[in-house]
This record gives sequence, C-alpha cells and structure tokens, in this order.
Amino acid sequence: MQFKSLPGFREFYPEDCALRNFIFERWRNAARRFGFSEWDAPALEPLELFTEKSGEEIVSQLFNFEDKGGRKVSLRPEMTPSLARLVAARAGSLRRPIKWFGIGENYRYEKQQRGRLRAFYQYNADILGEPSCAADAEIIALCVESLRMFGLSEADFCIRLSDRTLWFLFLENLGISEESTAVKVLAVVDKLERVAHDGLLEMMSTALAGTPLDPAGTLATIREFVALKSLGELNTFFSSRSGAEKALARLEEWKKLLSLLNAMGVGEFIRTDLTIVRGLAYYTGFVFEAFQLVGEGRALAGGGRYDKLVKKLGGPDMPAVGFGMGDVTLRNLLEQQELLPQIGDAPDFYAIILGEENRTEALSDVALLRACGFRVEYAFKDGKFGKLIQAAEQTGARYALIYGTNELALGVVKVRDTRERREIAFPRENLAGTLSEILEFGLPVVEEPHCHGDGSCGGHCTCGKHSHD
RNA sequence: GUGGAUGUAGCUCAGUUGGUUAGAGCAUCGGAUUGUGGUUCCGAGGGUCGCGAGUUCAAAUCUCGUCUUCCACCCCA
Repeated sequence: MQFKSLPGFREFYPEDCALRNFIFERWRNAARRFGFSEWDAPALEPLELFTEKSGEEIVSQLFNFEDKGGRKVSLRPEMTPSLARLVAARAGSLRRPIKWFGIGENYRYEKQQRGRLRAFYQYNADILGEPSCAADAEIIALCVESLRMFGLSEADFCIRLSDRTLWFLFLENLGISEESTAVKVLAVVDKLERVAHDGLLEMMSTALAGTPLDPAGTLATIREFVALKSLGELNTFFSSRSGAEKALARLEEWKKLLSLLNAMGVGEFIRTDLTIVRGLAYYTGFVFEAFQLVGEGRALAGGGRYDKLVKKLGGPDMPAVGFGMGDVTLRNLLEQQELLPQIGDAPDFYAIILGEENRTEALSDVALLRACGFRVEYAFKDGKFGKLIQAAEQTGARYALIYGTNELALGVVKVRDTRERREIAFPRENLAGTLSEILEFGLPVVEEPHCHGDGSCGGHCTCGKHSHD
C-alpha cells in the first residue's frame, strides 16, 4: 500500500527542511534584534477559541473534529487567539510593552492553489500594551527588516499603508456614521480593483440601502479618496471638506508614524494606499500589507492594529498591533528572485578507514573530533580506496582524513583536500587543533621536493609514495 | 463550493490508427584482480501507466466515474 500525504500538506525532505530552517532562522534573527521574545502554543485548540473571534462561519474553513472526550477541537488556523489567551492569563504580571513573536504551522481547510496550502508556517510578531503609533512603527520596521534579511529590497516589495480609523472618519464625513453600514461600504472598497463599475454600483446600492446617500456619488467620492497617495494629498483633501476636523487630527498621527518610519530607515518602503482594507474586520487603526512588486503582485505579509481583540477574547482591555507572514509566498518570491542560497549539508571531514583492523583507532579520532564540534562522517563498510575517496567527495566534505596502516603506525593522519587533491600528514596529537586551523586557513602549502625518501620529512610530504618505514 | 486543464520510474519525459513481458536520460546501488577518485564500460533495483468500472479477442492508449495536482472564480481571520 502506497500512502500519500493529505492534500495541501507538505513533506520536507532534507533539502526542503534546510530551506525552511533557513527562512525560520532569518525571521528569528530579525525579531530577536528588535527585542521580541519567542512564544508558542498548541496546534490543537478548543474550537470556541476560533469561533469566538471570527464567528461560526469560520468553521467551514477549519480542520475541526470532536475528540474522544467529546470536546470540540480544531487545528489552529492562526496564532492570534492563542496569543491573546496567553497574554490575558498573565496580563497583570507581564512587563509592558509585550513584544512577542512566534513561528508555527497553521491549518486551513481550503482548496489549495499556488501560494495557498492547507498547512503553512506563519511568522507572527505582535506588540501588546502600547497604544501609540510608536508601536505601529516598530512593527512595520520589523516587518520590513524581516523581508530585507533575505536580500529583498524596495525594488522587490513595498509596504502599502492604510488606516481603518481614517476610513471610518472619512465615511462619517460622507454621512455614513453607522458602523454596520461602514463595514459594508469597506467591503465594496475591497473589490474596487477587481469588479467592474456596474457591479460596484450595484454593491454600493445594497450597502447604502436605508440611507439617503446616492450610490453613484458616494462611489465617485471614494474613488477620489483612494487615489490619494501621500500625506500631503490627504491633508489637501480633508482641508477642502467641511466637518473633517477629526480626520485632519488623525492625519497628525500619520505624520508621526511616517516620521518614525523614516527615522528607522524604512521610509522608502512605505506607500500610502487606501485601497488596503482587506476583510480584516477586527483591525482598528493603521493596517498595512507587505506587497510584492516583482512578478505577480501578492501580499507577503499583512498586519495592523487590533485594539479590541484581546478583550473580546476574554483578556483585559489591551491595545495591540502585529503582523503575520507566511512561508509559502515568501519562498516562491525568493525562488523567483534567485535569493535562496545553496544550503550546504556537507560534513567538515570524511574519515577514510583503510582496513577493518584500523577502524577502532580511526573511530576514536572520529568521536574525539565530534566531541570538539566538528561534523565528521565515515563509511560503515570497508571499501577500496577509490570508492572511499569518491564517497568522501560525494558527501561534499572539503577534507578527507586518511586512516591507513602506514599512517597509524607513524602516529599520523593524512589530511586530503578533496578539491585541490593534495594531502599532508599530521600527527594525531592535537588533531582537533590542527584541523580547526585547516578549516579556517586551508591546507598549508608545502614545497614539493622536501622529501628525501628516508623519513626525514616526518611524513609531512605530498609524494604519497614512500612508506616511511 | 463552481468551472477548465492535468496525471507513465525518485526527477525530466518517450510510447505508432488499441496489439507480445511499458522504454530512455539523469539519479540510486553493485561490479571492472585488495592505497589515490570525478571520465569510461558492464550490470542491478525501481512503475497495478493516479484509482475504479466499462467497451474489446486485446487498453498506458477509447468511454464514464473518482481522486490528485495546476489555473480561474469564491474566500482569505
């Protein structure tokens, strides 16, 4: 019986695993430098944890089931509810601001497509307990840095910055003050680039039902609004409208945020883009998206401020801002831009053991070198020299260590550079120290004719002919 | 969830209007008279031709179903 993995789930052969770890290490490195601490939680959680945040509709997209104890459970589709629970449980004792990051596998029961699998890793970073835009700036800067770690630049991606607070103030200014109506209008905004004008008009009519507003006129004003691409244009826009004092006040926050981002050296990544509203109903303030600029336009990461979510999930009233970044789209982009490194999985040394009678001695050296932190391999079976040296080459080891009867009798081991194909014998005493230097500086260059064939060279010759008897 | 395409060895692919026991290259493993290799030569393993029915004397090939993968919608916390 041949088994296959479940659709949308991934298997990691060593080379894939190395790549995955490469990505994780970069993420960790960025987050740690920004002063974030790593956390994790179970992959399997009570179903209610997720329905509480997103409603019952979410269940159709969950890997959920009933466990043997009759509990309704689900694999996590995201990590934020777990984060909220952890923080809530110790809210009183955690030093603020709380800066945490996590990397975990998440699961969504969706039909898969390129860049969207059923199981994917997500890197999350969040700041809790800080209401000011200083935290937003820190999160956005980390998001940029986390992508820059891979060699991506402002030519490869940008941060599209939007603001749900400003949107609500704008809609209020238009005469849409009821939140449920505003949310429906934002859903139309989300479709602005993908649906034809007639369709949008129809959706707008539905959204504005029960209000005295004109769908066509509202749509036109919204188009005017989303066309604004800088803080200056936003200022001009709201200055020309009456009753927009709150929006103008909000723009002071924008000014502060942009100034902080500039100070942190990520200003060139930021683009004002009010079309970003996404379906992210729980976001409350600035929202942003790391957007791929080369190849197909895709979101690499998304995030924003969610000041009410922790309380909704049973925690204290705690402001929060964060982002999530998936490994699949990032990996696709890095592949496309040829920014994935050749990840070496080669040992430092490969011991060539010639003859079973020498295995004991050789293995004691192998053990010693391993204890010193070197990665050392050797063949399990005795073999001919040619085979063994080929095996050494195939593992990718730069140096082979030759343990033959002659070498052991002299108390030396021959160190062979598999690329340059030359070898030098060294005493087995302090082998680890010798090899450490060779790894760093390479095999020393020895003048060829030093060997007189009488053993006076002490084996430190490259002729490989005489036996030093 | 809807629609379209796809599926032959670990990988890339051949396979004639249906016709013996389904092939190649790469990769893997073994060998070419027991201490200096990357070339070459010989050999081996590995496939229920995605799966299941149907048509036929005969199916990788034709028909239907199903699953998978990919693409476009839907959705995207």
